[in-house]
Amino acid sequence: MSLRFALLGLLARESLTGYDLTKRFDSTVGFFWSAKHSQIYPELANLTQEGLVTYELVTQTSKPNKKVYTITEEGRAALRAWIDTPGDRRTVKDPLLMRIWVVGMVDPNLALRQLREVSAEYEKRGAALEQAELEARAAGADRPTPDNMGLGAFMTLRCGLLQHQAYREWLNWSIAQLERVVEATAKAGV
Amino acid sequence: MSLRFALLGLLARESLTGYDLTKRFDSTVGFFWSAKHSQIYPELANLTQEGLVTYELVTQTSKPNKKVYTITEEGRAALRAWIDTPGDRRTVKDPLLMRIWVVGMVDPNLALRQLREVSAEYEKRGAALEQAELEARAAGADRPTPDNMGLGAFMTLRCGLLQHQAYREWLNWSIAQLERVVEATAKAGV
DNA sequence: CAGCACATGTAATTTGTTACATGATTGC
DNA sequence: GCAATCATGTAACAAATTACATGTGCTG
Repeated sequence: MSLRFALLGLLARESLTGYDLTKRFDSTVGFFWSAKHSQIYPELANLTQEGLVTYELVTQTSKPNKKVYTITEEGRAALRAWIDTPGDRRTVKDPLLMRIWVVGMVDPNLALRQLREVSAEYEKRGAALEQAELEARAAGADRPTPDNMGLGAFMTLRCGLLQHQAYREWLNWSIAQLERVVEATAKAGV
Repeated sequence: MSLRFALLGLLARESLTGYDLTKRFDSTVGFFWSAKHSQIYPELANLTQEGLVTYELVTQTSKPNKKVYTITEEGRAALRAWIDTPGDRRTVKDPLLMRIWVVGMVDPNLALRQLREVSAEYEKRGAALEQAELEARAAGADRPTPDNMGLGAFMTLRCGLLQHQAYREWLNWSIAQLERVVEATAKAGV
């Protein structure tokens, strides 16, 4: 039930198309929410019908036409009401950790391959996040003042960064652990 | 599709009932996987039918009877095959962060209430995690040797701990940020 | 000329949640 | 006596993924 609020939340900052929203969900806010376009478009239709958003059809020549969605006053009210609602808890599904859980019963090299793959992704994405934080600070988004509309985005970005760092740290530590296991196995095998 | 592998993974370490599995999913492995009993029981039935697990019916007098599930050799093989499968990525849904994202448009006190509530939970759970890590170390689960069957569980626990610490750190920082906003608002309001 | 970015949608299927259903024992 | 723990299941509903469907223009 909170996809609608995620959409309203994103639209509360800026008007966007369904396509833009989809991109947000797998980049900027991807670390705390995600959704595919096939889920987003129907929900936008619902929100429109309920009057929580409106859209303007923008005709384009060199690209497909698009619908730019804007949150309405009712939409903002609904969002505000939701904020003060007893919070559903965070959920995580991490198949990598599930694989690590059973690492004792498989060739540690298999797990290592997966860890290294994920690690490479995280290194890349980590750099992008750090860059984003610097830019946000430069833009003054970190000022804790009531007029600073960018503070919320900055705070979530900061959370993403800390989480990301912790995960990277763990990845590196894990890789080192399993490398030692592999070494020990090689020695015993000879 | 990976609930089945999560179940097989848990059963690879020890034989458990559906009820036990449910508890694991909202405590020990809860930070990287979760499922309700209504999803678990039918999946156990499927796994039984496919021969990946078997169960033994244990009759009890002072408690309801139970089915203790054990992974089969085929089950272990299926799990091993899955480990080396191209990994689905981690997904997160965090309604708290969604609320923070839009904090600029609401009374920061509302957000503060939510943050403090979550913070209290995290402090409590953090202590439990730290305790668990100490015990695991004492039991030698941290040795990176091929014979150490507990290493996988220790590694995931460590990940949980690091993630948890990062989140707590962020919660405290966030609370401080919003307190400053509230102060600034009070000053301006007078 | 192949593949990607843009852009929006629907249909089929799989996952996951909430609610319904039952029932004994133990601790407060 | 009332709530919690133990224990297993089904049914109804909501949420999410994968696949189907279409079409232009730019870039390598």
